[in-house]
Amino acid sequence: MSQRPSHKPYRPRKAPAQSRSEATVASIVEAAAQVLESEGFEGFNTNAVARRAGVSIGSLYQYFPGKDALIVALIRRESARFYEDASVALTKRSGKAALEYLIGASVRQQLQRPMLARLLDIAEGRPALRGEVAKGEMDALVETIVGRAAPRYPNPEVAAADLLAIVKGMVDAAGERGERDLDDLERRVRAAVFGYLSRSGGA
Amino acid sequence: MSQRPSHKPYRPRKAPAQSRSEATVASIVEAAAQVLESEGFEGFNTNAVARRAGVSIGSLYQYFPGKDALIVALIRRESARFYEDASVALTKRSGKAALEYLIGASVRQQLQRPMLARLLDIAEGRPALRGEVAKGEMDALVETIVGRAAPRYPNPEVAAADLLAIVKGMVDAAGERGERDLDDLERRVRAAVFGYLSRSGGA
Amino acid sequence: MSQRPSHKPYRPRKAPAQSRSEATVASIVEAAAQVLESEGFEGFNTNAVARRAGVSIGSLYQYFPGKDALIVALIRRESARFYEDASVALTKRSGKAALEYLIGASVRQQLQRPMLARLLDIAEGRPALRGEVAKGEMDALVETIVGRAAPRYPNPEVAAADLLAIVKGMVDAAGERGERDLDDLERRVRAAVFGYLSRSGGA
Amino acid sequence: MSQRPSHKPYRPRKAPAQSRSEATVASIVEAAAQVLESEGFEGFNTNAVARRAGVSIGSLYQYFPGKDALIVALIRRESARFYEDASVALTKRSGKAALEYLIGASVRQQLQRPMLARLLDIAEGRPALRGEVAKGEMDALVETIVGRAAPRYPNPEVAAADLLAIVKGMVDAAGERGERDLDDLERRVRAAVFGYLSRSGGA
DNA sequence: CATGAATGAGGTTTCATTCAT
DNA sequence: GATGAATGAAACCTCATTCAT
Repeated sequence: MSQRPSHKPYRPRKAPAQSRSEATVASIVEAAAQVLESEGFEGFNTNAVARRAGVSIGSLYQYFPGKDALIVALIRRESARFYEDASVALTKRSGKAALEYLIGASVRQQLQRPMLARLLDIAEGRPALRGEVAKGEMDALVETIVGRAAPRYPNPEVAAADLLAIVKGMVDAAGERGERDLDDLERRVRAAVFGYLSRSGGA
Repeated sequence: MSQRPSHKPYRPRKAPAQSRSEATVASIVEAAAQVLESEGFEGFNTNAVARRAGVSIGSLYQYFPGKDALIVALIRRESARFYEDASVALTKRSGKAALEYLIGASVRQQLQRPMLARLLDIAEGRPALRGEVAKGEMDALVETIVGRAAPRYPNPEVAAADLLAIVKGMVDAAGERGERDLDDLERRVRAAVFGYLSRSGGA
Repeated sequence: MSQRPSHKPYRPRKAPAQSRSEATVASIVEAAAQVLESEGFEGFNTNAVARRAGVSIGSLYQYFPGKDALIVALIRRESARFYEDASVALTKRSGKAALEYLIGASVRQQLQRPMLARLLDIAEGRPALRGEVAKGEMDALVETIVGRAAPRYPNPEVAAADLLAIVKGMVDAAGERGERDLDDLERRVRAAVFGYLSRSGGA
Repeated sequence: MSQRPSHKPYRPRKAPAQSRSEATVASIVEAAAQVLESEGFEGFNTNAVARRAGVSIGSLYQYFPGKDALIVALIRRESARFYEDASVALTKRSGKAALEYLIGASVRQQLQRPMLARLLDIAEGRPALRGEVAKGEMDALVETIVGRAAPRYPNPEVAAADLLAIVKGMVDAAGERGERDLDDLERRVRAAVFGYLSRSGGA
């Protein structure tokens, strides 16, 4: 006797109107982060998230139409956090300094909560979630910085994508290996990034 | 009975002695690959794999002790394929040529069946599967090649890991974007790799 | 992490291949009938049906993709039963006798399991189920019989629909009131039907 | 807390003394009607009704003790509307004219908001609601009219019930088919009704 | 060995109802 | 009174796995 509403929605169901519900929403999102970190995708389910958040399953569904909406919210929260930090790069004098700052921000972001960052990177790639997560801003920022750091570089969009891939690839792998020496890691990432820029430009 | 999590064995239940069952096993593994490619982890389930393989679910369990064993078998199949190709690098005269060959092999491997490669990389990271997949051989190979290409490089293990991360990061991202120009991609990957080696070594 | 399959299917999921599953399917359908009779739509749910059928919920879903599919199967079962009986009317010599037989069949059908018949009539009207239940055959049969009983009647389709409505309306109401005197009921239904035909024809 | 089935009171919680709350009650009832019409029983839920009424769910429960109370109130509203119209039949000179008026009123009532009328007829049949809706007045009215139209008819109660069943059956079916020609429909209903009376009386 | 019917734990989701604010 | 956040029982449904045939 039921009708399927179809086409799954990933955005929050209702904007919390009272302040207590804002707290509920935030606690749910953080609980999602913790469950993801500790249990991986295997153990990531709405019951576990609600339990960890200390709210009823009903409350969770009050604000999120399903599992994926939690992931999306989490991605957005982390992206915003990162974007805010990364934006500081724009205030740097030189392009090189800006790019270095950006790399530092990336490393910090990925290694702050390494498991979480890695799993969210994976989630971001899921076809179902494409489009739900606005990567445009981020790409634009990186492009701008690359443009300043390597002004004569022919394909800034490609370079931006490659740089992000290099950074995420290296840092995720480092996180997975349990590496904790931020400075050394950052040094190696810089090597790859600047090496890439200096060598691939003349193609 | 429902799913028992208990002690999971991941290796095939029986070494396929007769060629009949060898073929069955192979067809199941390939079916697993196809289901994974077309449905992602979401739609990857034992019944779907059995159906695609044209085999009963009972037979599947005859050869594989459980779902994860399918993934493990798939990872091993692809690793072996890659390792075989990559080993050719050892026959190259110069270290540089060897490394270039290795990069080429990586790009080929990741872009042959991009979705599959990407998903298997993800699966490899799952804690539950860590011990099951022997990465040792692979790492050793890369380490050897790096050692030949950059003899005075202080941390060949780290470098090997970083290089794989760079390559996989860049190529997976390219695959995700639908990039198809192997040569240009390979050129950029080389730039990153050689840039990394030439710059990070002196740290 | 899930994808909605959308557009709910109402037909059985798989044709039972072995004979034991045929028995399972039949027992599930009969259980559905009993639950519907005793609990009404309120208490009609897949768990209750599976329990009553003495099978696991999983088995139910092997054969029926959901609640509505059970209702549809039930409607089809009862329609077939009725159609078989009603078809006998075609063997009658006179149109009047045929129509009388049809009325008798209707009364028998509706009063055999009155609650069930009534609830299935209601279910049949649900927009979601239209089209899933082939009413065409039934309508054609009634039309044929009406055509024979009242040859000069101008709108046989309308008359057929009206007659079915009259019969179902009267018999459902009688069933609801707990009436059990088949003969008297049948007499009154005949009065309404033949009265209708003799009076509305000249319009 | 979740739904407590327990002892259900179906009458409005408070007699709306102030006209303010009278208006609220009326708007809730009409909202219930609209939700029922547009969503069917499937989509009929207290939150949806409150939303449509522009009232908080808390307020709804202020005036109605539960979901079923909404249905009951709606049935009462529609019954009263119908009863008022039907009562006019009593002012008619002849019994025939009275019965004809009654039929007209029925057709109007059922076809004014066909979906609503049909669904409420179904709801009225739910065992849980039986006692709550006073059908006595209505039956008495019809009985009186039948008694005047067919004075020598042996079982006026049965006839009254049959007539209502015929009318509702025919008109609901017509509504379901989307028929809109009131006059023709009324003519056919009269044929059935008067045919019934003239033929079944002598049994 | 192969088959596929059967199982049921466990995940997803809804919605009637309550109650703190 | 009015509000809407919170609750959780209960329904829905899937899929890994087993086992009779």
